[in-house]
Amino acid sequence: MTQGIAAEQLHSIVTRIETLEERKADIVGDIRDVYTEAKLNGFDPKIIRQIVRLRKLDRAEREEQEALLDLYTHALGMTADADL
Amino acid sequence: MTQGIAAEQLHSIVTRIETLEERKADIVGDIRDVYTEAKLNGFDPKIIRQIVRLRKLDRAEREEQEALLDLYTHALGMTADADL
Amino acid sequence: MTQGIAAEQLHSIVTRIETLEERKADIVGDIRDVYTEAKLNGFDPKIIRQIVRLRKLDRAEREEQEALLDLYTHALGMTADADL
Amino acid sequence: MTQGIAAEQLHSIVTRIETLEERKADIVGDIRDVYTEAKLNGFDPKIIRQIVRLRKLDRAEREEQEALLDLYTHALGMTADADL
DNA sequence: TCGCCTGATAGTTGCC
DNA sequence: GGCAACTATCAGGCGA
Repeated sequence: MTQGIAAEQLHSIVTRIETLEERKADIVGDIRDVYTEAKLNGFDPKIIRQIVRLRKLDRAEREEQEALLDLYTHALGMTADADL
Repeated sequence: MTQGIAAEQLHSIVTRIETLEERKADIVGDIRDVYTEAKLNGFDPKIIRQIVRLRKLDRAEREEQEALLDLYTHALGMTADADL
Repeated sequence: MTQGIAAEQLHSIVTRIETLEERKADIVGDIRDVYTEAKLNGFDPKIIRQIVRLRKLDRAEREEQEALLDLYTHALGMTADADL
Repeated sequence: MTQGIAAEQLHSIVTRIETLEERKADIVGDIRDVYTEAKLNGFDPKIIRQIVRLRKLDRAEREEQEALLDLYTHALGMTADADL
């Protein structure tokens, strides 16, 4: 029955991927809709994209800063959850 | 107050896009997880990907066929909703 | 003389790309001409495009099928050039 | 026989387009090869692309300048081929 | 003829 | 570190 089980597993895998991809496609469509709406309200989609990109960079940078801070505090034994 | 309204709109737009992108990233992560799980169960991800791609291609072709048929029927004035 | 050689190489590269792009642009023009001619002969360019697209999709699918078959046979160690 | 002739024409059109597209694809491949070669020789493809783009802009600009010059000279009756 | 929209292309990121 | 998949951008084609 190994064959049958494998086939079943394979089918499950493929199906799950397809479902997820479908949901992804939906979301991409939603994003496009927001850009379209933005355009209709007089906002330049290109600039909106830049803003989104910049904010993402900011977030990444902030997280890096925090990670660095964490690293230092841990190294100095200043962490709250250390050595309990 | 136009300025304020515009700023508000802009903020709404950017926020909504960011939320959607977050959800998209989650789904991409889920897809990756399924591939990882597949690999752990002995399935070659490369083959899985090809299967998914092929099934997608099948769907695309089916849709193209229908679109073509539509195009022909419309071109020939055979459309059901014509001449009402 | 490394600088000089590099400059020469760079020039050769850029020139070759430009020549190829020019040829590409010519071909794109030729394709457009065929569509124009088709239109003059009463064929709807839209339908022609769809036919071309569909035939391309057919080819793609055929190739995908073969690639998949290849992948399976290789995965199962059934390849002719194995174990020599 | 109109049907037959039309079918023949259609086939000719589609075939010609496909041949041209094939040639186009070949050239695109050649261009990619040049970029690959450039990379192997230590040139950054990104920069090469910028150079190509800039030179194209330059050419466009030069052509515009010439067109403008033409316009003026014609307007002033200074063109060599006028009034023959 | 202009604006939109789809398809082609260039750039980026993640995997091997 | 190179390569391939994916994403974002851009240009050409279509419809109003």
